[in-house]
Amino acid sequence: MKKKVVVGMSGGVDSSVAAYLLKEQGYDVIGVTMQIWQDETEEQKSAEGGCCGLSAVDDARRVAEKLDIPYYVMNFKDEFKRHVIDYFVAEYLKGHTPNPCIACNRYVKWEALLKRSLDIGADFIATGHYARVDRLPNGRFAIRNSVTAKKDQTYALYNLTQEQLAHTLMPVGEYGKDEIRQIAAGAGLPVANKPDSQEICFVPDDDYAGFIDREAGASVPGPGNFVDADGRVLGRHKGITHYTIGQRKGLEIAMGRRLFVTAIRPKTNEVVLGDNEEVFTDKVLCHRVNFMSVPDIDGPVRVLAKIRYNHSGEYCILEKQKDGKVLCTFEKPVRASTPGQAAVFYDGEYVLGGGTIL
RNA sequence: AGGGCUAUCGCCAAGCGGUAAGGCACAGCACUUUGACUGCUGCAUUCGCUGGUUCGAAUCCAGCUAGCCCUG
Repeated sequence: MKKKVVVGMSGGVDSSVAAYLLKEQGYDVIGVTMQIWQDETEEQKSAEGGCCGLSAVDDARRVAEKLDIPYYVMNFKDEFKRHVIDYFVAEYLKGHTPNPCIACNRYVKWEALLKRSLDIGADFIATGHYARVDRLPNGRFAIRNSVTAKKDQTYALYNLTQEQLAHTLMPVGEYGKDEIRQIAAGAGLPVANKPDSQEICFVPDDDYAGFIDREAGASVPGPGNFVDADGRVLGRHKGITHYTIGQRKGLEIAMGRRLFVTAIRPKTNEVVLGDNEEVFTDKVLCHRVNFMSVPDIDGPVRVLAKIRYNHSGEYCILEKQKDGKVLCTFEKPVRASTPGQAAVFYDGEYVLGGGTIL
């Protein structure tokens, strides 16, 4: 009997080709688009293409028809609101800089969608991520780099559990972006030339602070002081939700030299500014660590770590602390280690694990 | 209401008679499938105001205005 797989279809090229490839490979494919944010009444604004707009549904449906596979739209708004939006807002209010895509993957795509997929008798879920899933000799499942280093999305997937990975297929990871588009064109998929999506799907105008204002209203901290490392007041800021570590643009403060955000202090509502050199560090502490290619670490381990999604990576030594946190000591200082962002550890081509930066 | 100093792009600041540097900020674009970073491009026909000298002034002179400092 053919294995059944639910493909999360965003309406984009990648997930469309994922569905196509799996069907070619003999799976019993079901297409599903997750309704996670847009209200049916305001989908127009995502016409340019977000991951969850109505145009996305239209595109996904057309692809499903073309592939002759069953297609459904499932509502995950509650889960998305709770695990992604609320988390996103709460993190910013704490002066952190969250990565909503990681939370969405972990809790919405690979928890809610997987559960419902298993409930309807599926064996796997699949997505259009540029990554692969392998089972290692030690029996564990691990995310593996896409065949093309150019297009790699493993960073946002470090937080998946073994159980989730055991039911995951990522066929797109075997190809490069150009190949995927060629496959899409060759298969006659109507989305072959659709541009890649860019910003966070639920903040299409890219105005994070404005979004947080609308979501959190009065609880959003207002203007406060810009200070230097010595506590001297340099000026006024618009509210800590407008800033992230390492940021230079948008400070609207002219000190004659480039200034960068070196720290955010929610307690005193201060944003600390300093020179670029001050934003480098060789120590990064992580909590909520998820191990993937190994069950755990005991002694020090040398890995390549990325501290943001498009970081090229830097080698560091991992050491587990008594409290379960993991300390990364980098061989070369890294720039702008930012609380709320993820540090993802790589052992060769495989994701060893990752955690949230403190 | 005595004396001195200063007034150049949003901020800082070159210029010292020959036809407005630069930095910061800001904007746009590129890069980027979280926020950032980075790169590129743009950004005063005009130098507090009004006159004068000069072939020619932001640069010299006079008056005015504003701010700062000192003395009463």
